[in-house]
Amino acid sequence: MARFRQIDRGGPLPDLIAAQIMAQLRSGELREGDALPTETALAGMLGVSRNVVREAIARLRSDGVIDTRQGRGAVIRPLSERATFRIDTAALGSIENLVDLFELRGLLEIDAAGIAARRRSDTDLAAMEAAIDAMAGASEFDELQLEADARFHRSLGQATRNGYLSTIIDYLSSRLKETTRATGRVYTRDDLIDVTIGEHRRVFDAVKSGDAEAARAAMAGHIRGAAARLGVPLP
Amino acid sequence: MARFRQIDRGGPLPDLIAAQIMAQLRSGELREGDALPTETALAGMLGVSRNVVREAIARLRSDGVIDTRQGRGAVIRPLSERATFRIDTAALGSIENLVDLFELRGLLEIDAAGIAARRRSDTDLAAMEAAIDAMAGASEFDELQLEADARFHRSLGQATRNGYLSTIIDYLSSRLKETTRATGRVYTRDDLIDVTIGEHRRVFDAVKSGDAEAARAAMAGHIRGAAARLGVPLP
DNA sequence: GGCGGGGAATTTGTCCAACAATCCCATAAA
DNA sequence: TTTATGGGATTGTTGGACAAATTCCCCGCC
Repeated sequence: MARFRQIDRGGPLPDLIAAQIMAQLRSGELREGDALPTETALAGMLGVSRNVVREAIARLRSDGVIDTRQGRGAVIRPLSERATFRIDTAALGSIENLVDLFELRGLLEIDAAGIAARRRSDTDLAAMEAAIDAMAGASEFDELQLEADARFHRSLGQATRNGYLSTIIDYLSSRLKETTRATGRVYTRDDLIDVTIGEHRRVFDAVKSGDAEAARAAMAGHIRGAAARLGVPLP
Repeated sequence: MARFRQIDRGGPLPDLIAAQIMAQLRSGELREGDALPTETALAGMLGVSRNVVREAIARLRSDGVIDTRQGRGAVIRPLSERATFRIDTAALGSIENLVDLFELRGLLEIDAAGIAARRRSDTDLAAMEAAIDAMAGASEFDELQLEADARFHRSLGQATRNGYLSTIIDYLSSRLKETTRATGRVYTRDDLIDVTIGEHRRVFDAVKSGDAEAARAAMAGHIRGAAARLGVPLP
């Protein structure tokens, strides 16, 4: 049976407990179908109150990791039934994971560009163009330009008319931005002014003209360029 | 200020509360930067104990929806900082959402097929072929064949050597399977025996030969075929 | 011996009360 | 004006209690 170590207060207790259980799951110490110890037992093992354990359990349940029923206990659900897709920020410390995430985002953005070229409305085009203008108009390389950049990509996502596609792109982008910022990978001013805006405009022109293949190619170029500027080695 | 209605016991209380807050977020009643009422106040308004409210709050926090700090309260974080990508099963009741999800899964599988054609190892090929054989060998159209089908797609995902890509494909597939099963959309036996196995084998052959474009085309054909057989109208 | 019923034990769900830790802000002091 | 400082507000954690649902065993009955 899986062991449960005493917890060291290094943050909210429920988070630590949930993380510990997830770790035991990954390591195979706990497996699909296994029953968790009772809440009271866990509380005793971990040296915390039952309420704290309950919050951790509740979180795992809401993620679809476990299934709890009154009187029966908590059992681990099949991995395929997880209710959420979650990217662990800590895992992005490794360059391999960062590359993988970058690749995934790139694939989706390229697909999105192709679809947007076919479905975009005039409103979408206006939003994208406004974002490009904001990038070009900003006097300095600052947070405003980064925001305009994000706004361009979000507008393009919305132009696909596929809520899931645009949502997942937003999600991946935000995770990526967070880590690139954390690891000190930043654009220089010249990069953005001279190159990035041009790349965005090429994507925009292709989407506007309705040429899906050109839009995909332009976006692929943009992604490759962004990766190169950030020093992320794409395969 | 947002109102909080009394809750009617129709399931675990914390789930209902979290759902209510998420609904207020979607409707715009609560917006980025807004502060939630205090836990005690919420407990009073909802007619439940503070403990229950805490579990709901904890769930929202772990999803990155809100940010809580001791002594300060809970505020709603920017939408871009959500920590999870979650597909609400209830939302898939609408055909539009189902189509969107199907399209997204298709895009990713097609990309994955192309990448797998370039990176697959002999082990990957063996796993994929074993899955196809299991499909062909099964005497009846039953759960075993569906499992073999899923195993083929999972093997293909793993052949991309991109953990995020294969994970998200798995996740989307499981959500999709759950809803197609729930809505009574099922394959008939002839479909699977005569057509589906052939589609899978075409994908496999292309991946084995290392032809990325052929693999993409074969997977696109498979996705279109699957959608047609399920009655999902792809754009 | 097998079978069904009933009750006890187990376990999660909910509630309540209290204290600790932290933050915010107003007030007072330099 | 700026800096302490104190108190109120709010989340974090604890402990205990009871309700509701499930499981399991034991007992009586056939």
